[in-house]
Amino acid sequence: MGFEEAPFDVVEASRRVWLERWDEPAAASGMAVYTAILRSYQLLADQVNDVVRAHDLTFPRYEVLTWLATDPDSSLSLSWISKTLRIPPATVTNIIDRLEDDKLVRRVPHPSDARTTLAEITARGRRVADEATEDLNASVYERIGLSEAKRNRLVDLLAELRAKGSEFDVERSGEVIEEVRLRQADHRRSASA
Amino acid sequence: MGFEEAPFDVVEASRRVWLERWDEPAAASGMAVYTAILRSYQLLADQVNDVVRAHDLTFPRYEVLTWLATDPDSSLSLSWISKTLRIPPATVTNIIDRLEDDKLVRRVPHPSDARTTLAEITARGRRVADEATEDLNASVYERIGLSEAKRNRLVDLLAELRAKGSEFDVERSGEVIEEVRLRQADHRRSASA
DNA sequence: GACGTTTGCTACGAGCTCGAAGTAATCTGC
DNA sequence: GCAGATTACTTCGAGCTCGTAGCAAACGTC
Repeated sequence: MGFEEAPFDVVEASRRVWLERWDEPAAASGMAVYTAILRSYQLLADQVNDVVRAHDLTFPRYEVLTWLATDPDSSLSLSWISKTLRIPPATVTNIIDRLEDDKLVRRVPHPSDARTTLAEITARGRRVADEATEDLNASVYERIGLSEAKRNRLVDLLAELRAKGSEFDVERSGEVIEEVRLRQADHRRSASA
Repeated sequence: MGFEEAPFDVVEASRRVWLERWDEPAAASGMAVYTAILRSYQLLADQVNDVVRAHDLTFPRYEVLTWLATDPDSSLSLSWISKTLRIPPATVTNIIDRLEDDKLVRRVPHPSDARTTLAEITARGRRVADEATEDLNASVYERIGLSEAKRNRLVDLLAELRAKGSEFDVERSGEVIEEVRLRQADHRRSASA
């Protein structure tokens, strides 16, 4: 799948070098954490990229498309996308340009604030998003080599790491997510009525 | 440090959407694992990049330089670098070009195989590598917000994930690392003799 | 209601990544 | 000892990221 086995575990090898050379256990373990995350990221990103590329997407384009597909209004402002997916504004512009070229998304002016523009998913975009997600689920996500219990432990440890590094607003996160879910539930109820 | 807090935890929010929409727990947990790794990677990479940039390096350049700095011969073949650091050959060429421009590394022909060229670290390169590492240790690695016990648990879980995804040769990894350490120990002994 | 500040987006450009094709050296099988 | 395959590296070019600068709309203050 686009990569070869390395001859040995680079994380473990570096950790030993660090312990011997820098004599500060916290530096060695921190380096190991970063290197392990980097390598794991590369391993999974390779697989994910292969899948989304088969649907004529890149991962950032797929990510944006998926958030649009699950939004009750089918549209999000470019600045919201930039903030929550942590993509610089100039990059968001480029991503939406490409998605628009492929007719998966449409730019729409914001009804009350003329400064902001919304990206709205098209029917075609929704179809592509769903197909890509099913493929990703089956080809990558369900095949990660860890038991359900270990996946949860891993996600929890990374959540703590991110929270301590203030990657997201820990205080408000829970309620914001609840708000969003309520809006979605409302939307589904009224759509099926 | 170059990023703002997101309004909520994207990993947790996506996990809930997945559970409701795709009804396959393994897909939801796998997606959460990938997203958590991606976000953690971005969080730490931002910090790491800020530090190495202050030393006029990019992370891949720093990584190569560090491996050269700890090598007993102070030199590695470009193909070895490509394989073990998982960097495509064309990218290695570019990295070594830039390091050579900055006089941190020198290209040297391989003594017995005219096809392969070695990258050899210069005195200046060694100094830059050490300074950057001290800075990274103090500014990033020692400050990761997890206890020593949790760092170890995290690194172990990621090692299992990588091993199951055959990121490295599990069978041989241990002995290869031992070999390298013996060579390094030998080298130090003879250097101080 | 005018003025300075903030916010949201886009245009531009420099820099990086990496697939594909090309060149040169080496190895393999006969 | 030679033809064909393999290995190592480089060149080229397309595509992506993202910092910077710019513009327009909206907001806050007086």
